[in-house]
Amino acid sequence: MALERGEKGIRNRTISPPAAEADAKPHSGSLLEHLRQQILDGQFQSGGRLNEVRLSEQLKVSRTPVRAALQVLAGEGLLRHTPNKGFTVRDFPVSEIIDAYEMRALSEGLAARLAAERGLGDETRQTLERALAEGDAVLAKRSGTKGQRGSYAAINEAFHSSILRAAGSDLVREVVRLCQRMPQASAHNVMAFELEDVRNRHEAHHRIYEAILGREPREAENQMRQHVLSVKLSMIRSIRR
Amino acid sequence: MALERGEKGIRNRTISPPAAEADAKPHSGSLLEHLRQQILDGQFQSGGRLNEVRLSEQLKVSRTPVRAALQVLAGEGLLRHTPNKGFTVRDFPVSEIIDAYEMRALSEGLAARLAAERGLGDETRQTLERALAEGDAVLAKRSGTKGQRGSYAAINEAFHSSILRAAGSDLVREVVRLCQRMPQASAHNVMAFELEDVRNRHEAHHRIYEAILGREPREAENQMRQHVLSVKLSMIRSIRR
DNA sequence: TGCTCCGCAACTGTATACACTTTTCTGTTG
DNA sequence: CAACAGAAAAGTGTATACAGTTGCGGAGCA
Repeated sequence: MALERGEKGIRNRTISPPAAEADAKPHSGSLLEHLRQQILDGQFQSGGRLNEVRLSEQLKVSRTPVRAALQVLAGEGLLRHTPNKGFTVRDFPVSEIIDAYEMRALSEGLAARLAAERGLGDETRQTLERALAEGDAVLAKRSGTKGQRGSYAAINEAFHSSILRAAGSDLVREVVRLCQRMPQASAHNVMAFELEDVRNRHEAHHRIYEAILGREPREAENQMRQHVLSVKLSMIRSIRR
Repeated sequence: MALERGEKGIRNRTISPPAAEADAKPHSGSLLEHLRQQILDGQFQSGGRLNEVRLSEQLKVSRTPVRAALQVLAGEGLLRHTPNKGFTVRDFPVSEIIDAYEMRALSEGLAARLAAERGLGDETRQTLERALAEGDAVLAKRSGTKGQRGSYAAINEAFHSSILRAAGSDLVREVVRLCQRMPQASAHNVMAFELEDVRNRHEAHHRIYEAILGREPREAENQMRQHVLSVKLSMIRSIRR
């Protein structure tokens, strides 16, 4: 009974206050992404409760779409739901983070194997070669600046996700996503590693690519597994500090 | 008395289904389970749209809790959501079902390895031994009746899920769940296999158990992988009919 | 001071109203 | 008869009201 009924509610749209236009239209989908990103970035402390009314006020929507997003995120395993208590950020113990690298080694290894079995499309091949070339270029420089690390992170991401796509299995992609889902993991994240390690891993990228291109499934799988496991080791070393 | 997730490793003397299907209190949690089960059982045709109002009428609740459940299921990847069109049952192509066995071989293999590394608790050991003994008993009989298959299915399930629990990694459990999530897979399901195959696989259970008990991670992992891959082969054979 | 109990405030769970979009149906026209 | 336009119907998206539950704090009492 709040609004008049007859007038094609479009005019509501223009009423919004002049300033503060962070998201023009949190069209539900973007709301979901926004919340997921916030959680992954660790902006809600692990184990903490998410207050629906506070969130809905902050995001300037009603509780309904907020709850919708939270329910999806709970389904994804990023949040836990307790009846009559609401949603809390799931806590991932360190052991899970370690195990996740084992799992990721296996699943990305499978992806490499499948890619080798099924072959690369032209486009994927180009993407991979570009990732390799750009990686060579970025790592050629001596110093380990922050910009360098940021660039290489993007290149690394491109390389891995291309192979995942090439594997042609949604399931494998989903599994890898599960492995990368831990909020704190991004905290420790990759970038803290030695430049030497990064160079070695980039060399591994070359070997992986060669194996896939040469249609050698076993070799591709093994190379990829070792590659991911080496990241695990770097990570463990870096945690011990 | 808010027991809902129970499932402690308590000894279920004999395998018995949960039972109790009265819809006295579809308290949201059970609604979720109900819908998930219906989908897994293939009661909504793959790719088909789920009508919220119809569902809410059938289940005698309002659209709100129905949507809540659908959103969770979409997060789990069982449903797809399209804006302004609602939820549809996700379609899993056969290739995904095949790939899922590869993934499951790897992840259950990892579980076996972790279990071997970390050791078995008394309770788990007992559960596993009971599963082996009951399996021996059930398979001793000559004929391949339906009851026999049903019993063995439950035993098989108990064996595998015990090992998953023993691995102590939520992530690994989740991955295996992803692999078993395909609706149609239950259709082709296990039961259609030759008794001889089942006997062989039960022998493999023995070997896996021995390897875990003997703290031989590599052996346990390999045995489990081969075991699951043999199921894949049976499945492929059975699909070709 | 320390304890219990009651009541209030805050929060979540569900129902319902309504806005908006898509689909279906139907009558008209070429 | 086919094609189309437009209105009605059906369905989804969001807001809001209200009911049920939990948690906290303060009054009362020993």
